[in-house]
Amino acid sequence: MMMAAASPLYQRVKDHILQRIQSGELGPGKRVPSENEIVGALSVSRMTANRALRELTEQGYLDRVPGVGTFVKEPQARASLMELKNIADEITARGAIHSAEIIESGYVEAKPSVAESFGKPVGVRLYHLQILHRENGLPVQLEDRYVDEAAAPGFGAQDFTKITPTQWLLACVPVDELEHTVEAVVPKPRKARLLEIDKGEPCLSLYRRSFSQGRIVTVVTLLYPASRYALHSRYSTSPQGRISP
Amino acid sequence: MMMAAASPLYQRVKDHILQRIQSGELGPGKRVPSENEIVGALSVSRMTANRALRELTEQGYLDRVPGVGTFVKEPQARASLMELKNIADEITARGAIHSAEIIESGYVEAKPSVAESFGKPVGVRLYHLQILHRENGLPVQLEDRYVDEAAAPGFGAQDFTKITPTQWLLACVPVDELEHTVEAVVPKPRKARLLEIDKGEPCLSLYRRSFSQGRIVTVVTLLYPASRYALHSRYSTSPQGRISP
DNA sequence: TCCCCTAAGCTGTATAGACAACCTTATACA
DNA sequence: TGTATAAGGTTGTCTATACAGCTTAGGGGA
Repeated sequence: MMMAAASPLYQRVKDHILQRIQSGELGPGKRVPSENEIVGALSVSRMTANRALRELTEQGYLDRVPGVGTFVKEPQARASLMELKNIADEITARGAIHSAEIIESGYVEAKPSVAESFGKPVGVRLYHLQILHRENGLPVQLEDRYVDEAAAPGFGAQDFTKITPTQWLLACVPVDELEHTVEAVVPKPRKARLLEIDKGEPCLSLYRRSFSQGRIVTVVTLLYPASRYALHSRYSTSPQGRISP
Repeated sequence: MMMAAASPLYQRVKDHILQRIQSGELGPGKRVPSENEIVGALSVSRMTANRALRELTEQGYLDRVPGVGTFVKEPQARASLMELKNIADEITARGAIHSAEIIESGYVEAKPSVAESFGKPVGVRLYHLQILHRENGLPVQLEDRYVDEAAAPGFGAQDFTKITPTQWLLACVPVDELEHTVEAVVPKPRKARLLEIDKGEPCLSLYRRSFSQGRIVTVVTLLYPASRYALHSRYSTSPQGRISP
């Protein structure tokens, strides 16, 4: 294969397969081209194709079965490994009714503080979301999210009347690294009003940056009224991390 | 290389290097044999040596520098897996001065709320500690800890003028499971006074139960003034877990 | 019809050889 | 002395080839 870019060949093969998975062309359980098919299609050696598929398997995207083939892994395995849960699922799992109100949704130019979070220049175009989540009608979370479309290919093409941006991100973008900061804050009056809490009541503020392939996909600040929500996690320090609701 | 076992060659090379690291023969920062040296020493091809070293690097054991060599990684990266750090180390790592004041230390009979945390009957004998941690003289954490001596053999025999109970627990009890609950609270006047914060100022409350062999070793509630402390963690969902201070 | 065997395709591993990029060190030159 | 250059070692990548073990599909024989 001719050298078309600086990145190594096996990486380009990985990107190619990954792109087909994330675009939905290769859905969960679907068969991925075999090593020899990749050799023919992309003009690389079999060792290079093997390395690409092997690493994608190691990263949890694929399942390989000797003598049979390579398949796209079911997503739930790699999705919510640590505390990455849809709040809607969390609420309904408790038997309560979840409802959400979109406060803001659309493209914005990054303010300095946001741009710094992404490590990008001020003014870069980001998708901004502000959603108020309610449990049985009572506000429990104010979600303030920015998404970098460059790191989440296909994001802009979604129809957000059918799927929430958060659901889409969870399902389609493979997050491989998370950074959390948790603080206790007293929210500004506007946010306190949205959350329907008394002035001076503390809130948990969870700031999270999600990385995929070394790039920041989305930065979110989740504001929880202290009286209505506590963060909870349980996991073992052994092989695989795991949390309980 | 002759086939001596069922495991693949690259795995045997990995095991060989790993064994030399874990035995202490190859300490942190030491140079690991180069790929060509491994080729000569173990009679494998360079591709096999390369795969072994590459995977050990991916797993966080080694550092590779193109044109220079391969080195054993400093252990701190893969050591304490998740958020279990001594606050004293954390503070001194920031270049600040840590001091601690023991508010309470001794055996107590468990009150109902505490007994429930341990899943033990009310009145069971537990060690109770209350310690105020300061950073450069300013209170940053109020530690309220109970220890079940039955699950932490040797705890009672320690001389706590020489080693803090927390240090001893970290070093001597293998914690294999953690449960965290994080809340935002406004502390009671007594605790607010200890922490030297204004009335009404929110605090982060981190409640943690540590399990060892299925038994609860210690239950701790850590109270952080919101204005002086934020919980922070960063980790990857891939192979090696990693946290930052 | 049923069963066995073979062939083809797949993954997994291993090797030898090659080139590029990078770093360090020694050497030659000004 | 100081600088530029060359050499050699190191990692990183890519290719072509080979063999083993596994699974499935299909064909031939009883």
